[in-house]
Amino acid sequence: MEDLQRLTEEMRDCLGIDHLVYHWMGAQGAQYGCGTYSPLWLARYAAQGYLRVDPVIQSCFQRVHPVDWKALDWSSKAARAFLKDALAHGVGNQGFTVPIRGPNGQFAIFTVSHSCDDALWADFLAQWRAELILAAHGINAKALELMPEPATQTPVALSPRELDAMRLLATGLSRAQIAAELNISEHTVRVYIEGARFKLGALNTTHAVARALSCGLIAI
Amino acid sequence: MEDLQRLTEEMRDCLGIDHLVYHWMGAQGAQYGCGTYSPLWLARYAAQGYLRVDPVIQSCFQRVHPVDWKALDWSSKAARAFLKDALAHGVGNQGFTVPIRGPNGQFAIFTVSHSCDDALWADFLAQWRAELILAAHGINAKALELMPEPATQTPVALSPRELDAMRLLATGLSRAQIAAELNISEHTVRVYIEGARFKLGALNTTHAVARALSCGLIAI
DNA sequence: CGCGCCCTCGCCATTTCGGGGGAGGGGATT
DNA sequence: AATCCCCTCCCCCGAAATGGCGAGGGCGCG
Repeated sequence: MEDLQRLTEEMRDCLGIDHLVYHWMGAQGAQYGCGTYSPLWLARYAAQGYLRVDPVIQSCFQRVHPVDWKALDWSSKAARAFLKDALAHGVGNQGFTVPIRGPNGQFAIFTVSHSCDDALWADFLAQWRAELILAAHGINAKALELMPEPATQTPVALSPRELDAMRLLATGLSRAQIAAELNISEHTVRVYIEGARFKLGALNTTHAVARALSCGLIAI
Repeated sequence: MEDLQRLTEEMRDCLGIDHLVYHWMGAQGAQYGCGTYSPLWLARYAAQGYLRVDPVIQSCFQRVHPVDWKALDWSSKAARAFLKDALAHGVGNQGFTVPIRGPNGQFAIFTVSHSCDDALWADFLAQWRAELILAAHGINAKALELMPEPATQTPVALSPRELDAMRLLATGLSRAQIAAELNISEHTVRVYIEGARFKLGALNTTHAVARALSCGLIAI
C-alpha cells in the first residue's frame, strides 16, 4: 500500500496543491486511507469522532456527485468547531471531494484541498475537475486491487424470496403483512427472514435489514 | 427528459458508434432509461426479464469499475441465449459499460455498444475510455437533476440520543441492550425509538432504522 | 442417486415490542 | 415568563417477534 501513498504525494505535487487524500470505508467499519494530511490531524480526526461531524463526509454520503466544500453547510456548531480545528491542523480552506461507491456498501472519498482565495480555487477546479474525477476512480481502482481480500469480497447472497422479505421489512411491513403481500403463509415468511438473518450474520431482524441495506442488497 | 434522449443520440453520433444507453435503477424498482436501442429490443428485454440474466447487469452490480463486455462471463446457457437474442435485435457485438452508484442503493449503467472486430474496438476504447467515464457521470448528473422524486428527500433531524438509539438498533442490539450500553433505563430508550419512529414517519422500529440508514442519518 | 438449497406449511413457548397512561428537570427560544 | 424540545424515569398489558420442534416437494450438481 506504500505505492498508493507515494502516488497521492506525486499527484499532489503535480497539481501543485496542499493536500490530496483517499479514504475508503467498507462494511462493518473497515477503513483504509492514504494521503498527505498530517498524522497529527488524522489521529485527532479519529479521536474526536469527526467522521460523524465532518460535513464533507455527511454530504458525500448522501450525494452522487463531487462537491466543492464551499457548497456545503457549515452552519452547525459542531461543523464550525470541526472547521476551525481542521484549519489549525493544516487542512486547506478550499476543498473538492469526489464520492465513490462500490457494491456491498463500499464507500470512498477522494479529496483535494488547498489554501487560497475563492477565485484561484475556481480556476483550479475549472482546469482540473474532469482529471480529478478520473484520478479519483483511478486511485480507487488501485486501492481495491491492493486491498486485502476479506475487505473487498463479501459474497453474501440472499435468495429471491429472502430479498423480497428484507425489502418489505425495510418498508415497515410486519411478517403477517408480508405474508399477505407475497400470498404465502406467515411461517414461510419467517423462514425467509431467519434465513436472511443467518446469512447476514445478523442478531435480529432489524440488524439484518440494516445490513442488507448497507450492503446494497436491497434499497428503499 | 427528452433532453437526455437527444443527448444520447448526439453523443452516439459524435463517437461514431451504433448504440449508447443510460439506464437508472432506483428505489422500489423505479427505473428510467434512455438511449438508442430499438423499442422492440427494450420491450423484449423487459418482457423476458433479461434484467436478471444480462451478464452486463449482473457483473456491473458486483463491480466498481467499467467493464468491456469481452471480459464478462457468457458461458451460462441463459447468457448465451440472451446474447443471441441481443445480437438479433441490433445490439453490437462489442460493448463497454460504466456502473454508477448513488446513495440509497441507486444504481445506473452507461453503455456504449458497436459492431466491429476486436482490434477496432480496442482502439476505440483506448481513445475514448476516459471520456466515456466522464460522460457517464455527466449524463447521470443530468438524469438526477431531471428525476422527480429522489431529490425531494425531506431533511429529518433526529436528536443525538435518537441517533444513538438508531445506530445501536442498526447493529442488532435490543432495547434492553441499548439501555445498558447508554447507561439509561430501557423505558428511556423506548422514548427515543418512538421519537425517531415518529419523526421518520416509520411504521415500526425496523422501518425507522431502514429510513435512517437510507437517509444517511446513520451508518453501520 | 444422494446432497444441498430453495420454497412451502404447522404448533408451542418465551421474549421483545408497541401503545397507553403518567412524572420531573434542564436548556433554548421567543 | 412562557413554551417548546430534550433527557430521564415509572406502571400495565396486549400484540408481535423469536426460538425450537417438526413436515414435504422441487431443482440442480457432482
